[in-house]
Amino acid sequence: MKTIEQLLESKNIRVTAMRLLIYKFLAKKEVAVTLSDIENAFEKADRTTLYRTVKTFEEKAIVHQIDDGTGITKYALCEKGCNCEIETDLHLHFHCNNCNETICLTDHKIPQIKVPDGFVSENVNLVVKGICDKCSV
Amino acid sequence: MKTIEQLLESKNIRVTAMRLLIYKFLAKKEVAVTLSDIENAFEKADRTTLYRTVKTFEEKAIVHQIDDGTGITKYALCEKGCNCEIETDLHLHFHCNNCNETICLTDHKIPQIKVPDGFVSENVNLVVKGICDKCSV
DNA sequence: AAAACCAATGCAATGGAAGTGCATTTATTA
DNA sequence: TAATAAATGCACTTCCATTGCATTGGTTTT
Repeated sequence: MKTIEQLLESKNIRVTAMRLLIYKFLAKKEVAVTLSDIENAFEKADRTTLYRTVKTFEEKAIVHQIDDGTGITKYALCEKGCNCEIETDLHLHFHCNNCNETICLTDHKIPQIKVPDGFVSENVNLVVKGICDKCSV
Repeated sequence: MKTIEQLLESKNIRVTAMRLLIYKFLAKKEVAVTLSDIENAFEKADRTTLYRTVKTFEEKAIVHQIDDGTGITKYALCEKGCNCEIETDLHLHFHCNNCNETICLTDHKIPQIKVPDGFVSENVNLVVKGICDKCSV
């Protein structure tokens, strides 16, 4: 059981108050968040700082970016079962058309996709849209 | 064999010179294009006109929109094998990380994706990224 | 401990794409 | 031909992503 500090240090990311707060915020959320979401949660911090923090996390495979088709980039922590460094370990994302939230279905791996001869598949982005469990009752 | 004029009329779209040109441009291209691509091809036309023309085509299921993860919306003609009106008829798209082009793999349908209980799947967006046939030789 | 250094933060500004309101032109219909 | 409706063009706005630069703050070196 690592502390957040240890996790950051193990990835060569300097531990700062801001980064700890942002990490905790992401950990608390169970859905993918936009930069604006983070911004609203930390009114005192500057957009740029948040932006660059998230980018840093992304480079070091602490968060992954999600393009759910809303046109706004979302981010979510890479956690248990999410090995973003490994190309082939890709889970799918679900976007709710009702509440507009996007969640990682970490344990739903993407099936092998066949592409025509001559094409080389490196990466797959799969977003399922519909109604989430909270909205479908 | 329908003429473009007949196709447009059959979908209740007024035939104009601009629309014919845009349709032909899309038909000529074998890849999905951005609004800017169209804009560059028709320097004399206004962005807005192109934008609204494409939107009109989209509403009438003549083109479909593609979100390939580049952050820029792309469009491609719906043609043989592409029945965009039918929700379940979804083909996949391939985005080349080298030449940055996105093409429709019309005959590659998206496999059935299982989602957890309580989730209702309405739509699926699947983009495979890698190297296309032209770039992989 | 002080100086030098580098990374993190904050502020301001830019750029690109999507979208909207309104005036004008063009086409359709009465 | 007049009246009407749709298509086009121009100007502008908004929103998100991104960058440059000055400043702050923490590390390392001497």
